[in-house]
Amino acid sequence: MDKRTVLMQTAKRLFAVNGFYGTPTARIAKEAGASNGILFHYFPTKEALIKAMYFDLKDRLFIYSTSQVYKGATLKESIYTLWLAAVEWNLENPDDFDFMQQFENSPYYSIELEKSHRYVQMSLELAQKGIDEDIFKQVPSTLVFQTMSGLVETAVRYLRLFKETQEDTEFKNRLFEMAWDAISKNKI
Amino acid sequence: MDKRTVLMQTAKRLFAVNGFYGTPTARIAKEAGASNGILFHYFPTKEALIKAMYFDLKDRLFIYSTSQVYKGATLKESIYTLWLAAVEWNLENPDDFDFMQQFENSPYYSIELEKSHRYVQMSLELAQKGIDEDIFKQVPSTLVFQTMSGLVETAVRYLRLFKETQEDTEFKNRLFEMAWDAISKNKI
DNA sequence: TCAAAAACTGACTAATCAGTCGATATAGAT
DNA sequence: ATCTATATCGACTGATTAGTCAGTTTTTGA
Repeated sequence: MDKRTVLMQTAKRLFAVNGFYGTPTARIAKEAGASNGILFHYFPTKEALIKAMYFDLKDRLFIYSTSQVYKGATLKESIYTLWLAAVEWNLENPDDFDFMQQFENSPYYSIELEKSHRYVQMSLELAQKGIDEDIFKQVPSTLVFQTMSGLVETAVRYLRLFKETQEDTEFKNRLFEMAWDAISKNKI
Repeated sequence: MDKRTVLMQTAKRLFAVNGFYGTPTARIAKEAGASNGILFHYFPTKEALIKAMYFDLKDRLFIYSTSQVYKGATLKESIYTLWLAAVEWNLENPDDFDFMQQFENSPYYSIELEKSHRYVQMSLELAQKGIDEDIFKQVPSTLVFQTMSGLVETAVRYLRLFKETQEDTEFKNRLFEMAWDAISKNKI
């Protein structure tokens, strides 16, 4: 594996535990088995390293999520698949989750940065579809997307806190129903 | 106003913009019109300052929220009042919101810290009430609470992004209905 | 009135850290 | 074999910063 990748993985692990500012670049290099100089050869600044990691992460999540959705699925099936993929990916990659949370609440983050990513664009299109088909509540698609993202986070946090629920498919389905009920029209 | 309070308010403003690590203690003192030494007289470390701010903030939110709920309200009315109080308080105190988000995603935060607060205890009791009365879904009360908290955050973020919706009571009601639908049983 | 306690000052320090730089090693192309 | 570009090293620096301390001012209460 090339050093650039090793540096990013090491940084991710250290950032997740100690935070961006609690992790000196020198320590990242050392634990990655590399020199201080090479880190700044690949990433001109610490900030550049952090942003590169963010885009890399969103990209891996996009590829993983979309690969799960099958052609011909109903809207609810697609949303369920994407929701579950995001939840399980975050559970399997806890350092990625912690890194992302930290990043999105740091001064490095801006909403424009997020919108530029295809993961977000794909989600917004799906939200719009649900609204147009009158399956979702008649609210802006960005709101539907943000609500879903927020509830993925809630689910991940909860499942991490109570590990015994992580293998409980029935429980996860109930978590999804909560999210689904929030965005969908209710059949009274 | 005593210097201790001024220091906390100044720190809050600077932290919200520049982050914990982007804000030197010396700058907090200077902008608060105080000396470096007095900051460390009131707060032994920077971390102590940050934690004191967090507890102070949660306390003010608790007092504000609970003062809005009236005796004899139905469960849904109480939840609505608390939800709206939290949303509007965060909109009116954006620095508090930013500070809290940053804090809860920083190494300073732990779940035990949160649970120790009466704001959380009160919310959990209310969640349990809804579950017992079969109004909420049959899930753990902590999950109901976390879901609601997450959806308050979502609402605040959205309303901040689209300022024109901030005075739209009808829109806020729809935001609340999303949250309510997530946690309540649906009448099919 | 006055002594003790509390509030307050700001220069100082020891440590830390992002980023630099000049040198060397390695690999690929011709 | 030689040239060029890229990868790698690690000691070094200039700037920054949390926290200290020795002393001064203000408040309090007996």
